[in-house]
Amino acid sequence: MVKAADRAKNPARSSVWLEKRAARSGGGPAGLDRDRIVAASIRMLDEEGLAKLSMRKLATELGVTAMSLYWYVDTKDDILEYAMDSVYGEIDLAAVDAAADWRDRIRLLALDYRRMLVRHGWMSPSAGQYLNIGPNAIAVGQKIHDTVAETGLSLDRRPSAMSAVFQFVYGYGTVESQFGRRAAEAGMSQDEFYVESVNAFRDDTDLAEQVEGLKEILDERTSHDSLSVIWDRDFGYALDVLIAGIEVMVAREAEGA
Amino acid sequence: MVKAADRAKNPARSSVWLEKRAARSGGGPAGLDRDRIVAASIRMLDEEGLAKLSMRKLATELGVTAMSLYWYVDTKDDILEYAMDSVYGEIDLAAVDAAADWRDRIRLLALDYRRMLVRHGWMSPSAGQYLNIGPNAIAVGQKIHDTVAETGLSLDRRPSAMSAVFQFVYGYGTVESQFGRRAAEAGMSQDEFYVESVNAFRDDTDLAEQVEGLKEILDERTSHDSLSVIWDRDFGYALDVLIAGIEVMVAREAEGA
DNA sequence: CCAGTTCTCGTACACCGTACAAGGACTCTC
DNA sequence: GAGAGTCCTTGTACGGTGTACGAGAACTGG
Repeated sequence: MVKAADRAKNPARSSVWLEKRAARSGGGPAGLDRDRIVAASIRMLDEEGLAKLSMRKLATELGVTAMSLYWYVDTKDDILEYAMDSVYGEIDLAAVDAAADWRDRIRLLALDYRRMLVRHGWMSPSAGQYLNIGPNAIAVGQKIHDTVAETGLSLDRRPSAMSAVFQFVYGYGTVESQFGRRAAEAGMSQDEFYVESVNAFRDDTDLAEQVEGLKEILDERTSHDSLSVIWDRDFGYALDVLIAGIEVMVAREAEGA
Repeated sequence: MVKAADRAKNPARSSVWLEKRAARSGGGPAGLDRDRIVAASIRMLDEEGLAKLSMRKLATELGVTAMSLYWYVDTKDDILEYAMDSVYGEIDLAAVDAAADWRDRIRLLALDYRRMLVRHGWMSPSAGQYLNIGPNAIAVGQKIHDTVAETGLSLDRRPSAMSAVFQFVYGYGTVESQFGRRAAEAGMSQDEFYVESVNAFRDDTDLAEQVEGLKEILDERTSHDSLSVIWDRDFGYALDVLIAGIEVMVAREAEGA
């Protein structure tokens, strides 16, 4: 095991995954176990949020002292990395294979990824902070890679197409999930929270003056549909844009060749 | 002023910007000032990173006690919101107006936004966590909105096009800046850090087996060009995809009408 | 039963954000 | 110049945080 203080110095140790470490298993008095720790941390993260998770609380939840956890894990960050990879595993890669063509595959992957980010509001901040190179995250990355390869896009264009789609999904999922988190913290539904926010916004004359047109558009959109419908539709439209864009690039390459 | 404990309860107070508060100005013994505090915090954030910024250190930097800051600000979060909006102001909106057409405008906005995220590594995590509704952020948002309107896209498609482009930029900038941050923490250049990481990756047989093809592609790309060249090129290609996609959607709407 | 390993715990340290109340510094009025 | 009132700064304290360290409990194999 590696002390937390040593971790930062060596880039090869900047992630749990870049170091061979046997998963120390339970059998001790408390029946602890890395899997149990990670599962409990995911449950607590989903319920209470990233900011509220502490080693002491997690330990209490497991009927144990904070320091007991450090037998199975070097650092709080490690737990987050394990938790992250675990939820990457929720993306259903088998369902992706069943899709008809690369367009549907991209749509499925993107939707599943987005849903995962929204389901686990702590994922966006975490995914931005750590290297995402656990086995499940890598499997997802490879599936994305394979799918983009199917488009026929040339090799040196593929990484940009991958990031165009999936960095978008990350950004979209981040906004959506953080909005949901804030609503939940205020004890409201998303729609209620949205109305409250717009009202607070309207009361602030400085801000309101600055935007004029923008607010009416937002009002118009939300008067017809609930926020979750809007999230879904906008996301679908954006994927249309991305897929159309990839098709164009493929066609241009075909012409040029 | 509002106590930190009260902030969470009221959604109308979930941001500094949603509350009328005069900027309390200096004149006291220490010559403190909200602008000075925000400027100092940005400097420290850029140099030391988000995790290292504390009220006590920031105060020391300003030759003052931690509690003095609370005269000008309710909360540490407030400082971050002010700092965020301040760097949104670094995006050169006037330059965008000078561009020839909406394609160039989108490119300029996206590039400036990305550069800002990379320049200030603490922005990505912060922007994901707070509402971005300070005056400068709103101004950027409105410029994006106006630019997308120029494409001729119908009203209900615009938000999705906006997010397709700028959520992508956010995701891309996040990855790029966090990679840079990690490299800096390890005391290396980005290219050195990349090589080290790939080597550590290669040494891990479990991970290495899983990817096979992927690694060769990465090697091939980085053997020709430095990472910063690759970042730039991939970003440009991805914008090509997005712009092409928008053009297709505009054309489809024209046909349908 | 005993030795050795595996696991748990109590204590402690250095830090964090910030509530509260005392008091210094400046400004304005007479 | 004296006094009042406001503006600003500070010291102290509370309840948290991650985790280093060493003692000791529990379990395992001989």
